[in-house]
Amino acid sequence: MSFAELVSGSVHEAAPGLIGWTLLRDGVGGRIVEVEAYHQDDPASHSFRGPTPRNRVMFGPAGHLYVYRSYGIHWCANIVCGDVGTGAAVLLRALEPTHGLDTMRARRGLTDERLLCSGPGRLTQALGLTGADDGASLLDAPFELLPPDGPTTVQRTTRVGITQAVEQPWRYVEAGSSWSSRARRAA
DNA sequence: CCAGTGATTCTCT
DNA sequence: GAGAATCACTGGC
Repeated sequence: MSFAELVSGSVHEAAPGLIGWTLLRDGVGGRIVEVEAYHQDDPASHSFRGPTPRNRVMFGPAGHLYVYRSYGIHWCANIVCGDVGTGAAVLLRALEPTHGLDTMRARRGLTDERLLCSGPGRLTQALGLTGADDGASLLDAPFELLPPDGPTTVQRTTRVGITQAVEQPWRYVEAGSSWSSRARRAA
């Protein structure tokens, strides 16, 4: 299945389906190993109360980036999914660094591979994603999405770091990956 | 454990 | 339009 087909489907199929894909920006990035699904009927979602200036991209076409500032300090990146107007997106939570490690080390100001991309704020810094990328299409340059090499086993758990609807098991992690942002019990 | 950080959005006038 | 609460996080203690 192509990336465009994958993200145009239901966010709850797209989110686990994205595990194992490689995301590159200007040739720098890695394999997606951890994501979380959000949609409009979800109190934890930015789209829950309808479109606003910040979240308008979530209500646009699938395959685009929704980037927002978190806690005044970090950027977090989502891939918009589903039909236009449904307000669904997948939060990128962790990558396994595979391409352009030196560039990512320089951007992060550290050398430990484990800390390069294992967290939503960390991976945006490593890839150089900022508010300027809000609304950009992942189908076009400088972005590239490469399908998984082989089969991936996806584990489903509860989400991390939210205060609403914490019980919903909409976090997806590659089983056995040592690159996810933090350990959490399986749901 | 917990402090920093500032945009965003909600709730009143 | 102003004031206040909220927040899908990280790094340092």
